[in-house]
Amino acid sequence: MAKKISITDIAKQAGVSIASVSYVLNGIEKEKRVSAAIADKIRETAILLNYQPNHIAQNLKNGSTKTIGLIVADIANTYFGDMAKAVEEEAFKNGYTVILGSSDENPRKSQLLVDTLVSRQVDGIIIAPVEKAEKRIGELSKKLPIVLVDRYLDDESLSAVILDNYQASFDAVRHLSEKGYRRIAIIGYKSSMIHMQERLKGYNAAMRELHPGVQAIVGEVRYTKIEQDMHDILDRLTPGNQRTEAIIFATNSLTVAGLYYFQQKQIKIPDDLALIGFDGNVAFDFFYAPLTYIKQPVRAMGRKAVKILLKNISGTETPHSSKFGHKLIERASCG
Amino acid sequence: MAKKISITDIAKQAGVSIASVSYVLNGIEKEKRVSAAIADKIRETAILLNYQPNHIAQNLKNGSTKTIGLIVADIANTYFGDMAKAVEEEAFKNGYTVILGSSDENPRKSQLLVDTLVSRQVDGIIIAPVEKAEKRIGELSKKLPIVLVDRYLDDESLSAVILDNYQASFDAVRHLSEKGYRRIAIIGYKSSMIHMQERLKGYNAAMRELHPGVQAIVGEVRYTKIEQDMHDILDRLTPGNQRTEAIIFATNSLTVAGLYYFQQKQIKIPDDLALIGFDGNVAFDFFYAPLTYIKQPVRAMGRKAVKILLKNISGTETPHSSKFGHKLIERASCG
DNA sequence: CTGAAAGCGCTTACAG
DNA sequence: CTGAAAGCGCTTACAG
Repeated sequence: MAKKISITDIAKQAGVSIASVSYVLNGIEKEKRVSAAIADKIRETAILLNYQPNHIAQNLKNGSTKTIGLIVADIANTYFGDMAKAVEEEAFKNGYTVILGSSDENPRKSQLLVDTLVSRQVDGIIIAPVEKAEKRIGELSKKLPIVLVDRYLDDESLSAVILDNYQASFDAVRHLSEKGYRRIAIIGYKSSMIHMQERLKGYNAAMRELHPGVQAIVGEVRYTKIEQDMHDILDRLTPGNQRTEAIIFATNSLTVAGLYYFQQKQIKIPDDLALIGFDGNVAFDFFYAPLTYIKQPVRAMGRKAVKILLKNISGTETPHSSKFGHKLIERASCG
Repeated sequence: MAKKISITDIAKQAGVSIASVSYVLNGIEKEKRVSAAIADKIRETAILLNYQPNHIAQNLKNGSTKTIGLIVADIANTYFGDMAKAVEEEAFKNGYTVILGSSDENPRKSQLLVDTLVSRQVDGIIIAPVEKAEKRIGELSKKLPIVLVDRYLDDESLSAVILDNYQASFDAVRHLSEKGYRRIAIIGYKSSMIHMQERLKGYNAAMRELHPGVQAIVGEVRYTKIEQDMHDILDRLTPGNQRTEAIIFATNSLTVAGLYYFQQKQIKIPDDLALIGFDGNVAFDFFYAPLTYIKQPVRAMGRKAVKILLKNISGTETPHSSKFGHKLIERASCG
């Protein structure tokens, strides 16, 4: 490994002080009134020696690392993969680098990741919080800028970039109603987190308003037993006992899990049952009845999260939230 | 933002020297013979003040950041999403943090990402190199440990974790032959990169060996025009003019692009045409004829890449490569 | 057994 | 116009 060269090396080689080198390399030679001749010489020498600034040393001095952390639930999930892409691009464009971690919905792992990011002095964190993390995140936000994504907490002082979840599932019910379906169920994760609760609330409100006589049916799947719970719930809901005409899935991963079930059981969509998915996924396109779904503008949301975070970091804006609207992509799964 | 507290603060508060604090916090108080009483006092004080070590300062002193860089082609592509997940987990397990970037197959962006990682003093880099990056990567590897993934270069001195690409496409042809197909085509990216060339070579060799009389057909898609090129090529190859009986796709993204075409054109798979995909994707499962495909052990490969990199970093092993075998997952798309 | 001090590679007031 | 020096928060030989 070749030895790294420092500004001291440049100063020695060029016969000037390290201060001058620093000024020139930072492009503030004018203000510091370094002579043009010396400035040129320094620049030449830097190139000659193939100087690469040591970011770590700059960080220590400046107290800023130009690095942000991104903690998602699972980077292998396309929803978060898309978001990570947008976050990384937007950050890069602004001279920031992103450190990535997946919490796997595990509070312990999430906390470990946060601790790691903090000790690495990231300038801010974008995080999809896990259940039971409220207190920790609240404390964290007193130490450095935080932007929540996908999920949010009941705390006005935190920045968050979210979907209008209530409206999204409300509209899903309305769409199904307009198509003539009445017995509509929703399947979500068993979670106290607000984003999930809002999706269920929107569904419940729409059912009360649009189908006052029909019983609302909410299926709850545990993160840790997706396949099994999905199976049990769908066994109860599907045509055998004629209870349900349409099902809304409250997330991307739940939708895919449901599609595997329907494919395997050869249930006819939309004849036997109508479906609405969430978020979007290639699987929705290739399912034999291409899925109607609630689309989140995930890339735009990722970019927005970075923008808010950077403004929180620079202090030009105080924490605040941004709510995005969904789009209902209509295809074949609702008749 | 609460002020960060340093070991100096602890030393002052506890009435000891900063050296002692450092020793105790690093768990080397025994060797340095710090008395148990003082050690306890230091630990108490650290907890009391909620001390978080400043990684940046440690980095600067130690010359190691316990950070690795991961540059993939596109984090939103499931293949790289899966790999990133495995890399991140394995790194985390070993106390390393990962900085992520997507090159978008763009040499300029790739180089910018590399420069960023270098100036941020990462201890090593895992990279899926882009075309025309050979020289840069070669130089880079003289400065810090590098492990190539997915693609590789014609340079024995570089570590690489790869699939036996030649064998994979050879086997794909053999599988189709056993199923009775003769006029077999392959569609790859237009790229001089070795991983792609090997896939084509394996195909060509298998065709020569198994179907000496049949002309090999290689379709080449440009990264920048995937949809259009795929369309043009498939228009030429598909049943209209009876030229082709089976098609092998050489990557995940190409396979998905092909499936969109077949779905849209309502071509009957496998009756009109047999298909073999590459890598794996949920889309393969939901296509109306679930796809037979060449599966890469991508998670295992991601873990291996980290293991090799860390051993290169610690100097316990010199650069070397690891070649993985594929698995042919047989389903409905080959009759 | 413990502490004063140098140094990692930078930045930046300050003195000349 | 230029340079010597302090300091960011650590680690670690070295002296006592």
